[in-house]
Amino acid sequence: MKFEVQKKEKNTQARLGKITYQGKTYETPMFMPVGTQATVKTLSPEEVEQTKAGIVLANTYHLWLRPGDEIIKQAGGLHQFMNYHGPMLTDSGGFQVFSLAKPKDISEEGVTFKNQYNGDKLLLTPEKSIQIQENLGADIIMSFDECPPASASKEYLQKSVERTLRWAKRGKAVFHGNNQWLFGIVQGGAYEDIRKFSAEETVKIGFDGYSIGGVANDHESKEDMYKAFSYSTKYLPEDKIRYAMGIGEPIDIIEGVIRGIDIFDCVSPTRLARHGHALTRHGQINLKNSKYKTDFTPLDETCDCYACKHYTKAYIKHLIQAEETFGARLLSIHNIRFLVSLTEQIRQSIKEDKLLELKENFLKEYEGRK
RNA sequence: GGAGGGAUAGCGAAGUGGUCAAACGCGGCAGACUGUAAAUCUGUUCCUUCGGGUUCCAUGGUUCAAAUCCAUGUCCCUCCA
Repeated sequence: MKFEVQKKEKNTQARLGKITYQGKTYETPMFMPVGTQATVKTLSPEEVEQTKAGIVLANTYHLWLRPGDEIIKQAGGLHQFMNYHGPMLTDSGGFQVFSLAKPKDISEEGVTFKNQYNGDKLLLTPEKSIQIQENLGADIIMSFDECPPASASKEYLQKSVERTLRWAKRGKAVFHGNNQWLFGIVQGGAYEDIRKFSAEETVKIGFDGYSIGGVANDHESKEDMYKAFSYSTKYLPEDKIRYAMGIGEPIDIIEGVIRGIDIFDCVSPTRLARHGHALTRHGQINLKNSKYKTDFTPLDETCDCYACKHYTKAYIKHLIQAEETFGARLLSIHNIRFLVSLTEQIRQSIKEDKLLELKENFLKEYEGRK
C-alpha cells in the first residue's frame, strides 16, 4: 500500500492523491462509508462497490464485543469475513471513549466501558486496541485516542492531547506493521497551539498517516471545525494522508479538502437514508414530507446511481413510510453515491485549479432552495 | 322472542361527578441526525383573529358542576330460544 500526492491545487491547500493497494489505485480526496459492524448498514459489498466508494470503515469496539476479534481472525480476517475485498480502515474505539464512557472512566491505563450487550466492565487500552485491529486485519488502523467534546476546557484538552500522545506511543510500540498502516490522531479542539502541539508531537512518533479527530462531535460551530482542520493540516507532513474523522456533510468535505484533507468518513449518508432523507444537488430532502407523494421524478435528475436510474421519489417515499427495508437501501446507495460523486467533482476541480469555483457553484445550488 | 354488553378525537383504547380539550398506542404533519448504544430520537395532531369557542351516538333531564348519573331513541356486539 502506497500513497503519493500527485498535484496541489493552486488556490487552496487541496491535494490530489493516489493510494495504490493490491494493484488497484484509489484517488483522493475520497469519501468512505461507515460499516461499523462489518457491514455498511442495509448494503451488500457489491452495492457498496457500485457507489465507487474506495474504502470502508469498521469499528474495533463493536467487533471486539460482537462477534469478537478472535472469531474474525479465525474467519480469515475482516475482508474474508464480510466478503469485501477493497481497502478497509478500522477505528480504534477512540470515538466510543467519547460516546460511551463517562469521563471518570478514563484513566492513564485506558478506558473502562460497560459492555452495552451484557453490562460487563471492559478495559480498552491502546495496546489492546492495536491487538484487536491486527486481528481484524484492516488495511489502515487507528491509534487509540481520547476524543474529548469540543466544549471541553482548554486545560482539559491540553491534558487529553498529552495522554493521547502517550497512548499513541504505546500503541505504536506493540504494532507489527504486517501489511497494515497505523495512523496517529491529532486532537486539540479549535485551539491552534494545542493542535500544533498535538500534530508535531504525533508526527515525531511517526505514523503512516494522520487523522484529525475531535471535530463535529459536540455541535461546535462550523468555524471551529474548519479551524481544527487548518490548525492540524498546517503542521502535518505533505507526503502523508490526512484523514478527517467522522466528517461528511457535503460542505464540510469541500471545506476540509480546501484545508488539505484527503479522506473523510461519515455515518450520515446511511443514517440519513434509514431516516428517510436524501442528499441532492438542491439540498437535503425529507422523503417523509407529503409533497413527495406524487413526485414521480428521481431523487436527483443528474445522479447516476441505481436508485436514481430506476426509482422515483414517490416510490421511495412509499417504501420508507411502509418501513420496507428496500427504501433505506435505495437511499443509502444514493446518499453514498452522492458524496462519492462530490469527491469525484472535487478531484476534477483540483486538476483544473477550480476548487473554489466548484464550492461556490455547489453551494449556490445546494443552499439556494432553503 | 328473551338476556346481557357497548357507542370517547382519523383509527384502536383509557377515563365512570369537578384536577378533562380528554391518558396511552397507531396513523397523520413536521424537525433533528457528522470516527453509528441511532431502520433512532424530538415536537405536534378538535376549531381559533390565541381573548376564546365547540366536544365524548342523539334528544331531554338531575346537579353549583356531566364523557361520567337518569329517561327515551338510534345503531353495534355476545349469548339463549
